[in-house]
Amino acid sequence: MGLDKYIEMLKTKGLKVTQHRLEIMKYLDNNRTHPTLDQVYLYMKEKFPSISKMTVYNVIDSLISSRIINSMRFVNSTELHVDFDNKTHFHFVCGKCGEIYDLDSDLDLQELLKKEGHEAEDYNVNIYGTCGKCAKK
Amino acid sequence: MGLDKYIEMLKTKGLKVTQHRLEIMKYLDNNRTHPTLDQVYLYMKEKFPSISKMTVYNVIDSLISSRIINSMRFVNSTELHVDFDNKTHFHFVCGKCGEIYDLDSDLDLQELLKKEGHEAEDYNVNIYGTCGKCAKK
DNA sequence: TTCTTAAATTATAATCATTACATTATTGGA
DNA sequence: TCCAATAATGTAATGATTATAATTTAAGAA
Repeated sequence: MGLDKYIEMLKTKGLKVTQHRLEIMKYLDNNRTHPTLDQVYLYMKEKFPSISKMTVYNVIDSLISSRIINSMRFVNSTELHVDFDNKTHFHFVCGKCGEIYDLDSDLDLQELLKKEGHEAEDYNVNIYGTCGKCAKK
Repeated sequence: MGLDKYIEMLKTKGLKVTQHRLEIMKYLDNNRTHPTLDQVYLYMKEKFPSISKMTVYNVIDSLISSRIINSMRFVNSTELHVDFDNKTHFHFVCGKCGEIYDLDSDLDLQELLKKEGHEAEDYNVNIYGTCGKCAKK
């Protein structure tokens, strides 16, 4: 049922293929809403009622470490958010409705860092304000 | 002793002038190290041994709300970091030494958001990797 | 200067995300 | 199938933050 893609990704990274990992990957791939760990846990509990929250923490941790998924935090909460998309790093957080939007940008990171001598591995651009929808209300 | 600047800022924002607020503002102004609330608290405790940690939370909260200071979170910890500088929004976090560097950039936010219809109030660009110093070791 | 009140500070308890740790179960190669 | 490494589990502990209520203080008015 289309899990081959995820199995492939795990094997490439040298990670063991487990039901929990596959299900979380599928969920994140199909729900690009930057969910928190708790949201992932709630979803997983529906499918695997006996799953431990620690398993979600562990799965997310291994997926982040192997760079299969992205993670980010926003100023308005302490929770870690995750996203299957590891290309889009620009996020707009609406202070009114809380929705998190992905944004496209052609920011040239390497250019920015070269002169400082830093080596970038990852980055997040978090923008806060009022989204288009809420601005109209 | 040079506190006029901070008194002026507080009055402009309609905030009451208190010793704690002035001291925290002065500390943040002179220490552009993006400290956590706990670090601010530890400093304040030296000067005001009986100060409550809640006071630090409250002061920081009022300074952020009135846009006198900036705040940011990074993926590697849940703690809120603050900075007196409300112009520099680009930060480089070294995964080796943990140091947080400010970066200059001419990213045109408004341009980026215009086409989406969002209204930006603030933003943080957090870049993760290995800093120049650590890369040399 | 004193009075007044809204705002700031304090202290304590509660909550919520995350980490630590020890045990059991499972994956995937030999 | 067996074994070793890795993953999942459960519980307890930690650490940041929030909630709440009582006390104190700043700053404008009398």
